[in-house]
Amino acid sequence: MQLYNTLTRKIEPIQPLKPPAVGVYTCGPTVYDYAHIGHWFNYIRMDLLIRVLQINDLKPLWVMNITDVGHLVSDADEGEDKLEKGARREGKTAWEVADFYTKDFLECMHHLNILTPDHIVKATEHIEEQTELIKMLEQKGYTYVIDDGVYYDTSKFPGYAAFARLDLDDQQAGARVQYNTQKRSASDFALWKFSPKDHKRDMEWDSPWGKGFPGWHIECSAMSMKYLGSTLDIHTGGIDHIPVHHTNEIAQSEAATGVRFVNTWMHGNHVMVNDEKISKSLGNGIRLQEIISKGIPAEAVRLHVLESHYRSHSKFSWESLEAANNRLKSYHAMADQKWQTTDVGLINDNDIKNIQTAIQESLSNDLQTFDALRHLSALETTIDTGGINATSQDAFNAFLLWIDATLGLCLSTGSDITDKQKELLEQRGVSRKTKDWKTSDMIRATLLEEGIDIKDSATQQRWSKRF
RNA sequence: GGCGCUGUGGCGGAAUGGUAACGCAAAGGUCUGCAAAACCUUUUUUUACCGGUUCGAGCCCGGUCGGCGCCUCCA
Repeated sequence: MQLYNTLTRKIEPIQPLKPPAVGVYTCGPTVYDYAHIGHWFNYIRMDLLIRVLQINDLKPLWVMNITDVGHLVSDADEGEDKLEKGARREGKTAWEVADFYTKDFLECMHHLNILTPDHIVKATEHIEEQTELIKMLEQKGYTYVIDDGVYYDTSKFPGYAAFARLDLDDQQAGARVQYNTQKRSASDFALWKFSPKDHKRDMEWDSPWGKGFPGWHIECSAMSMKYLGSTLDIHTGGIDHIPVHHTNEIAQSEAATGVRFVNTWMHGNHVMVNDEKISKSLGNGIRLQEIISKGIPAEAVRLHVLESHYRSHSKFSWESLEAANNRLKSYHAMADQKWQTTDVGLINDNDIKNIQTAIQESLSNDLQTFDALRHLSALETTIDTGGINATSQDAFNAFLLWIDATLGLCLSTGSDITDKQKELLEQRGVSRKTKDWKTSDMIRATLLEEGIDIKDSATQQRWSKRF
């Protein structure tokens, strides 16, 4: 299996340190607000990575963090913790805010059929691991203390800017934001922030440096290494994390351990809505709830995500989501054919096996999901034309189960029509032969009311269920 | 200001330099008792524009115009 590695900017084979185990760490949400469609695009892509590792006989151990403390808002003069700010906005404590949005996030993950990570780890439950890591960095001389916190001295880490391929000097020339002048360099970042003197935070802990809370970056280093060891096989996140968050993670982790932090970095690109980045200020962050309330299933969102490559600048629009939903409907109609095989069906075991192989190859080559769907659509068209041979019913059923496990769709979950409905269908067949169109149309209308669509082919009636 | 990405048909979205996948949508046709489906055709000689390299360019090079991202928190 191959994957594009941001570290080398090349597509490389995945070579786990301890196969078949593969350690995967995903930067999870900061739980101060609802997640939007852009987040879901990327979590679905990470979920897909896990599933594709599995079909390649690997055993991923998936860790995802929940940032529930320490993530600062952008305004330099304010520099407030997003959780504390959210709490003030909603008249709750930071703990309540974190709890609420964490639950909402996990619920949406379930709706989208995203696999549950083996470990979902919260920053607030790993304060000790984080302070231990800071201590280690302090002992090795990578830190310094100024009035608002303990900072990491990026100048002590050679090649700090290499991962993101940044030219720090040039960037500073045009920096848009003033930084704390006590910092030795603009790229230095907080490991531990002190609680403000004028008011009490909801979330704060004692530390060797004083009462306060951890910086945002340190949590991912501390928790990923706790659960997956000093070197991770794969680390994933959004593309925006490359220049700051992941660069800082590498600096902290490698300075502390002296070994390589991550072998393969996978980054999902941003999703554009109306050709603009999704942001709070533009108000274009569509929530999953909004999609579901319009009667579009979460499964269609997933299919929409699979239609583009994770490294491309994908676009989201209601129109393209509708297109994905229509495509999904035709896939479900195909799946319903598993109850309607015939002796003259053209599709056989071999065809099914070939399609499965082709899909696996596409996915294993840097997650070419769009190509996998191309193969699936080709099968769908052929089945629509030729039907499935009765001898291949089991093979087709197994294929649907495999597709669901691999792509996270729900094609195998459909049920057969009832005996009564089968009887009606048979009656309709008889009335069609005798050209009793009135009865035939009446039965079709009855079944349609029960959510069953009928299509007449030259040799048989085919049904598909609304879902 | 610096760094980087990008521009493919109505929409979405692929394409080691070799003659533009696939999905969705619309229109016409074949088929059909009707409807749907399926199939064929059209929208679609064409990859923002100009020039260059090449036997050959959507892919490489230069320029022009447009879009986007990062440098500040971000999936």
